[in-house]
Amino acid sequence: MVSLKPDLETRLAEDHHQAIKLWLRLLTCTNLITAEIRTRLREEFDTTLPRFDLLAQLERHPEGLRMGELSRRMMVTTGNVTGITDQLEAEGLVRREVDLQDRRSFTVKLTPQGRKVFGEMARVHEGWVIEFFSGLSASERDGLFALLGKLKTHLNTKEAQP
Amino acid sequence: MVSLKPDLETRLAEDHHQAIKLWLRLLTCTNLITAEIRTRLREEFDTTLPRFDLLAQLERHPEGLRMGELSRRMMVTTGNVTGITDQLEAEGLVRREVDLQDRRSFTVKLTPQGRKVFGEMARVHEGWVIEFFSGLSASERDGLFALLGKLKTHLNTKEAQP
DNA sequence: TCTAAATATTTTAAGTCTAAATAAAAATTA
DNA sequence: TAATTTTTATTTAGACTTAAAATATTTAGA
Repeated sequence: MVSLKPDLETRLAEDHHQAIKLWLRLLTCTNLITAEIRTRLREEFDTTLPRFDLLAQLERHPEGLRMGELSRRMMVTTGNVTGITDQLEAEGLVRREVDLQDRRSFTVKLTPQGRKVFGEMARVHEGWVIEFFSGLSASERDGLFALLGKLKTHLNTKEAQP
Repeated sequence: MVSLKPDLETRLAEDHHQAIKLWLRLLTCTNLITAEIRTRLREEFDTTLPRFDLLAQLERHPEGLRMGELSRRMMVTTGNVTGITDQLEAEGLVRREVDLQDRRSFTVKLTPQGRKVFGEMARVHEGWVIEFFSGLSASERDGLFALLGKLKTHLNTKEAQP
């Protein structure tokens, strides 16, 4: 006969398998969205996701950000930020300002042109994101937001105490 | 006085902003987990995430997979799969088998050594993933899994009809 | 059959990313 | 103060990634 309540060992194995399935599904959703954003940014604005991300960080911080802070917020290495900033500076969208307090540091800011160019991209980008999540109702989006918030907190507290 | 029910325009703007916040949180969670897995794979097994991913796909398909199928499942280009397969083949973990039906194709399979090496990594990796999601209760994980499933379905159906 | 179109993989060029090494400046400590 | 450590940014080497072009083979159509 088929048992309605699997024994503990089986149940555990299923939980384990379930965690992997959950992780793969999370990864798939993120990959599908980033791939689509990447393609559209290239086709419509001839730019890349890392460039867009850096501009987005600066838009949120008109006072400017240091390289290390950009690196933390973008979750990439500082070496990576150096390269992307070089490009955007060459394109005239951002500029490094010397920090009088600390001569090792720069403060990176949007140029007026950078603010203008990013503004248009951000408007369109927001429409894309709304479109991607439009398959969920508002309350489902709230639920997803809350669950991811709890997950994020757990991940960050774990990191603090390895 | 403060209105309890914002007008339609404000409400819409908030929804928009909320979609962006949801997307950034989804991206952050995925980035935190992949970064941690990447670090641990390097430290404990001296390997990389793409290599692990390719082996994982083959483990699930003992009959072997063609390059194009690996590419679709891993969500990367076929050119990319060529390079990773080259490495793993040089390390003796996978092998290309000629397809007698279609001489353009290869079937990629795990070697016995590849199966052995991956088995140990997969066991440890599963423990990591369980750890990452242990901040959520079983029912919360079920809820997250379901919401992501709905999101994934929406993303895939959209892709089909651009 | 012969040709054109489609398919499967590899190659190429350019860009992105990480980890580790380096250089310079600041902060700490002896 | 001088020496040491830490912080900040850059550089370097190597792996990964994509998009597009090239190659080889199969399939479909005239």
